[in-house]
Amino acid sequence: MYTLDAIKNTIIKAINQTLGENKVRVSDLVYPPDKEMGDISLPCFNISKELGKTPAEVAQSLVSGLGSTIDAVSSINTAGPYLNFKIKTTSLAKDLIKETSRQSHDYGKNKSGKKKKIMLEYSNANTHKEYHVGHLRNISYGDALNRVFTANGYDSIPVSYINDFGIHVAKTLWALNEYFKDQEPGDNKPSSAEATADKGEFLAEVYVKGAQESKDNETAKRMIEGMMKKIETRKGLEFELWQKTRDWSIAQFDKIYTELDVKFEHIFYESEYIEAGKKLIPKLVKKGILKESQGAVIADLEEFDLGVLVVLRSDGTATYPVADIPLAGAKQKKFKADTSAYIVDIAQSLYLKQLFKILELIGHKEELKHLAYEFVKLPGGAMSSRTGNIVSYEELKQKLVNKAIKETKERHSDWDEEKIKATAITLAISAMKFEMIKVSAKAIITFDINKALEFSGYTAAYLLYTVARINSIFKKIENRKQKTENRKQKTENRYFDKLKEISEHELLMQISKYPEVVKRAGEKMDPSGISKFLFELAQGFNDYYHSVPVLKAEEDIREARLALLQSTKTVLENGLGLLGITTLEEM
RNA sequence: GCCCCGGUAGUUUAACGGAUAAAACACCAGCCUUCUAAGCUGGCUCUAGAGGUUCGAUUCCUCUCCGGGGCACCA
Repeated sequence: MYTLDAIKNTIIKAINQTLGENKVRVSDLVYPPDKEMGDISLPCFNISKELGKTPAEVAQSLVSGLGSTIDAVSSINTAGPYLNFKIKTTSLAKDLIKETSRQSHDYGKNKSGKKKKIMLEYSNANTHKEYHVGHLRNISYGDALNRVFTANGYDSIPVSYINDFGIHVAKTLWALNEYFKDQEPGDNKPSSAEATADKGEFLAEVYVKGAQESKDNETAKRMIEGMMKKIETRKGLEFELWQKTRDWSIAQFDKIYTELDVKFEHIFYESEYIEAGKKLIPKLVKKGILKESQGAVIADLEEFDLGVLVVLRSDGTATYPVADIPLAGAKQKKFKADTSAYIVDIAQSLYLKQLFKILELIGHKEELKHLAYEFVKLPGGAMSSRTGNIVSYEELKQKLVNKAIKETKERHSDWDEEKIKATAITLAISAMKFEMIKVSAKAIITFDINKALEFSGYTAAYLLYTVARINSIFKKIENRKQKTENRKQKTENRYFDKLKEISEHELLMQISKYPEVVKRAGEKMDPSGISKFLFELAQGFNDYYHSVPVLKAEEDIREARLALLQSTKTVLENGLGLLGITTLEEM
């Protein structure tokens, strides 16, 4: 049990003993809005009703009843109906610093998931199309959730589903042949596309042309449909072109996943399931789960208040569920999860409800969940690849890297190019993820690239900078001592009496709350609380950093402060780790 | 028309039904011979409206207004 939990339990036990029966629980405790009031508080409204006294009277009587019986508590006060506890800095420091030192990278984890298997599907990108900041939000959120679930004791399985076979592919390939082909038939020399460094991005550009033409030009539209049919035959030149270009996109995705340090246990592709889905449809019609209507095949879900879902259009072409239904079966067969969660933007809520209902009717027993998040728009309105009103992943990354290089150079004229670049890339990747995670999943992100390029305030850079400052102090202390021996965090009791500053007490309290934050992020399925917590912790530390010297303090105090710094660093690193962000030694 | 999400400071966002609604950005005024100024300190300004439930509502319920999204063959 974590230090703060243990303290809360002791407090609750003492209160219940004083009352003579179990009237309060740990979950009744709150944190006072003002730190002056205390560290932990019990609102006495509920028990006052049962006791037939006013809340203020109950609080008063508890103060005298409790006396000074609780070891970890230094003082108990009332503020009207609130019973406020102040925790002894020394005992908090003693338990907490030992705990963070011993558990290190495991500090904050818990077992509430009880090994329950949860499969998370995210980063559902389309091949032959742009990878933009909308996808970045999906993958950052999904990856953070995967890490959060794991930290909460779940057996979390990250998977991805790539849409590589829709009509958008035909649009791209048709436009590629029509407008971007500079080879003669049978010519083996590479096309200009193959000469470009980033073929995946090149395809995105081709897609825009294809999408435009299919909208404005009837002939083009028909030719694109013809292209789709040819690809579906799975042989011939068009199919080979599909294979080749599909690989370009997949290579681009792999590169992005590597950059973002995102790993999947398995990646599923639509092209692997679409045929199985088409074969499945007549069987589902026979079972009465699907039916023919107006020439199309639909799922009539009116009786469940879910409207109607078209599965096969009247021209025989497939819609999403055709592949999604067999995919769900394949996912279950492969991983046998208790819960299968789909991290998909909120606009598709209805579709996912419909899909889940169909899967349920087919006999799926796993819990099906839609983890919805709002979309990313630009200050000028919604993103649209057709109008070109998008911010691509690559564009954002490049701008961030350039900015970070400039900022880093200004501060470290002695660093070589390589070190500057490596630092800048870590900063850029961290900023990209953090900007996507720091707001709740339910908030629409109005993505302003100028704000994303900001390195001060509530940003990843601020957090990394805070860690770098701590590292810098440790580096100085190591230089001062023998370089040979590895410094260890001092956890002897005699040091903890030395932590007497209010800012030290507050820092300890913040650190002690971290495990609760991790748990809550798992329960709410939203990692944004972690980013907010980390920012506040960093603020608390920076405040401390400015108010109190570490290296120049007298030896015992210095050791105690160094231990506190180490604990702060552990929490910052662990928390950032849950967001998929790695820290920098210096910056 | 029905359904879903939102409406909080000039802007972007926080706030398990708890105390005086909080940060960041922007703007103004300060702080580098204490450990990295990518930092710190101070100032300015907020719950769309009306009811209800509650000891207590930004939070829960109802209605209205304003954004955004979704509702059978566009992905």
